Amino acid sequence: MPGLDSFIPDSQSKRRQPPRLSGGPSGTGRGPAPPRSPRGERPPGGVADELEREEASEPEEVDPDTEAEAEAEGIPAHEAEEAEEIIAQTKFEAETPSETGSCVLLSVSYSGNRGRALAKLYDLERQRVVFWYDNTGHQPYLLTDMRLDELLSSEAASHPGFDPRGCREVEKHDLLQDKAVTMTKVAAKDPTSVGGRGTGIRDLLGERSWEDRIRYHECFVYDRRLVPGYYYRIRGGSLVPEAQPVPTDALKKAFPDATPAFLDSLTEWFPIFSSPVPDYRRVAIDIEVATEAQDRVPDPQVAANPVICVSAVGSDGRKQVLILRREGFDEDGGSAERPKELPEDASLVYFDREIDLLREVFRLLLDYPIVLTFNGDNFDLHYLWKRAQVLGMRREEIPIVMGREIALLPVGVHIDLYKFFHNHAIQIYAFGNAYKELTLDAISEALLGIKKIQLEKSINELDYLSLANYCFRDSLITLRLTTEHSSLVMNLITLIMRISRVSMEDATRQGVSSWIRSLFYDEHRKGNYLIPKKEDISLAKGGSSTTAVIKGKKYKGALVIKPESGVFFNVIVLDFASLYPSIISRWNLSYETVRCPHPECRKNLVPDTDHWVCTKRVGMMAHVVGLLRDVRVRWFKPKSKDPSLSEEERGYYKVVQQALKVFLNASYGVFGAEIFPLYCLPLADSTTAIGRNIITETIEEAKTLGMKVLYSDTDSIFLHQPTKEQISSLLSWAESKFGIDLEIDKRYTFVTFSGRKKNYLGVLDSGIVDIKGLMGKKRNTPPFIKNAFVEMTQVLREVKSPQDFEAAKSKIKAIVQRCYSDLKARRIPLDDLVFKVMISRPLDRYDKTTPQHVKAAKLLEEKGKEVKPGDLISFVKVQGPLGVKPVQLARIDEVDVDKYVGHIESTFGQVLEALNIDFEEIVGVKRLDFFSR
DNA sequence: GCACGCCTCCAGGAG
DNA sequence: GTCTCCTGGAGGCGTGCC
Repeated sequence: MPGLDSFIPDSQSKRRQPPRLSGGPSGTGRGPAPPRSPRGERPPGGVADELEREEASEPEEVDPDTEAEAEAEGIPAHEAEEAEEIIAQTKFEAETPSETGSCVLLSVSYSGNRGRALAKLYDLERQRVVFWYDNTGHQPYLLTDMRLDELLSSEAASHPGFDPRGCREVEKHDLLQDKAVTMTKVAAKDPTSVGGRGTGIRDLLGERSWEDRIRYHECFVYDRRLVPGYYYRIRGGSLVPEAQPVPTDALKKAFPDATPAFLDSLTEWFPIFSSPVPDYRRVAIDIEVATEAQDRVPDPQVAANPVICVSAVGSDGRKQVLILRREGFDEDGGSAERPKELPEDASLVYFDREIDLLREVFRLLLDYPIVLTFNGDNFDLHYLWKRAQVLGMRREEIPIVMGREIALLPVGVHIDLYKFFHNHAIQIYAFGNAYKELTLDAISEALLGIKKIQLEKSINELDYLSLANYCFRDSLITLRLTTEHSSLVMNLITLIMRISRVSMEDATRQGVSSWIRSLFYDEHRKGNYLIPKKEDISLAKGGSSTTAVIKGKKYKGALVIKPESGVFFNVIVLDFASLYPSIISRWNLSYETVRCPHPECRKNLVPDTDHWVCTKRVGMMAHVVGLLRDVRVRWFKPKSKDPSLSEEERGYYKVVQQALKVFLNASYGVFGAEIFPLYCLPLADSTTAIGRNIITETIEEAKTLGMKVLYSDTDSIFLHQPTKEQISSLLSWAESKFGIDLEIDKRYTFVTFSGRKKNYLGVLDSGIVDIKGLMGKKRNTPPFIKNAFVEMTQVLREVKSPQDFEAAKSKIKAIVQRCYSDLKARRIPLDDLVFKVMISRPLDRYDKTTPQHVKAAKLLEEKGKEVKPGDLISFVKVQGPLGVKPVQLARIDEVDVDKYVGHIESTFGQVLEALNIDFEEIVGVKRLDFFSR
């Protein structure tokens, strides 16, 4: 990766330049230019005197039934949320220079003050945010199939936000019908007039309205071909993208069989992936609030208690703790020593008045381009916002813009890392499931190896230094989560922004389906395609043509072959590299190509379904997914392992590779998700059907070649003692037959199958023990069983041959035996007996059954402890009618030993069965039984 | 009233 | 709030028996 210094804008490049954004006619070259806005001129520096949201301005005043209302309007709750544009009208502004050096586009929003799009840019030289207001006259709009004259005489024209001067007919291509259509652009004076809550122009147009749920700032990004996270500069008041050299020859070499269209796309995308990410100047903030009850989080909607401490740790070296002086506490800490963990150069600043402390925090929020928090949306920033008002500050003095469950900044960007790490795709594909719990403590321990400061007393009782130390650590951890591994997290966020075209705020808060939606919407606008309505896709494509194995699912998924129980030495695992994305690409699957309108394509059937695929045009999803897949596999993945590159360069390529993986892995699933606006069941259905067909034929071929197939799940096959020749014939057969790479994934010295699907243990040739699906690995298994299980795996990893097994078996028996007798003798401490199970919804929403962890949680609630979704409940199984108790309330003598014996048996049983060991023989039950008969 | 079988719910995992 | 497939434990309910 070129370092920042070597990132030289290549303005002389002969390569097609990205369009220049400027006033006057649109430079996008796609359709006629929009007319100049009546407000095209820059208004005088008007300063609005209120922070305002589109609808209710106090989040706590938002009707809790808003979602229900939206549903009643026929809008699914999530779409109502999506359609909401948080419009800031604030007095806080950044500089609006007419010339800058290199900047990164952080975010696009709509300025209520100016009535136009606002771009927030990170100026690399200033290390601050600069503002750029749209000067191209772009207006909010939607599309209708009415002709212009019909529109002008329709009810919509009477809407106060309707702008007749911006309306005009446009040509679009309708992919569903594969034909050109004439639509009319319906211009609005502001974003609210398009949408609003049941009062927008779209509501007057009803079914004759299209593209009306795209938030304005996104619409602006797509139409102006902007790429958030990419480099721009302001030149003569206009926003100009910076060109980046593309290694055309090297790319041609890496993609020898690429079509011209593919190379074109590659050239366009390449700078997006490969340009470096700046080291953003940023600050992490954490607050502490005085609380009387230890188990209760102070309510930010009331903000009744004082903010007593705020820490700020910056990437620029800032180490600061702001402390409120309180009665009964000594500044020099009395006899208290400065905690060792608190760095000498951390400055402690004391305040007599809370309001002054808050003002200082607000100064920081305005100073930094990026503010990091952990749970700031729901707590820290929300609390500061409300608390400042409780103390008498006016809204316009507070540099925080509150939406529902989201806290934005008027100048910089707020990243709530809790939300980012909460993202399931990030958790699994980017961090390999390294952290399992969504707390700052658990995440930082997993990723950084440091923990929060453990408190002995409640926050209220801490002396100043201990409080400062505690608070400081939280900010330090929060910052370090973004600086670790050469700023992996910031790089990842920036790449997600670039690939999906979403602002930094959205990239860190929305899920994969939003990212992919945005990516495809942009692709539609780029190609001048009409973005279809979800109902129209469903109507044209119908549902699935298969029946799921599991009741309640919409279509059939992957194939899993049941393995035979036992131990097998010398096992090779082959798998198809990113099978589903490859299928989408190779089979040309896309919502418009699956069940396309052309009669002549109907012969091109998907195996085992009645779906067919278009033979006439390249599918949009197939093209984009194929591009992302190929560029990952053929360029970034090899680069991430290239020993001739520096570690930092390899690190960057690894992040690109991981970001692409996140998109690819979700690219199939979204089409089977009803919440996805391009939802298309036949597409998801076809993908898995082709997958089943491929793996089935591969298994057959392996058998034909004389190999023994032990097991198979979705895209992998486990082969027993295959020869090199057998493998290479199978690999080349698969490559030529399907055009998808079949690769050697793993080599096991041996594998033990329990006979169950998704359930085995193997020792890799490297000595690593690979465990899949066994209970001993699951989070909700009590520690004492887990520990014994780990001990057993250590024994197994020493096994190199069938002869070694006899010795291993007796060691394993001894481990299980000891585990059992310790339990029986009640020698195991309570903490090692806990089951940790997550609460997935509010307690009152468990209305069908009451699972054990919920029973335990209810007991905790009775004791005054708050229980929220996402909390892990630690409980033990006890005798008595309820059967469980939270560990905090249980005694060792009431433990239900028999229940735990059952758990030992089933956990170890999964391995013992394969080794032909009888559990009952180990614990002696069988013999007793024998004598008692 | 109670044991038993059967089905469903729930959590956690594989891919 | 990408998907389906799979396992194990417990809850909940109907059935048959005493």
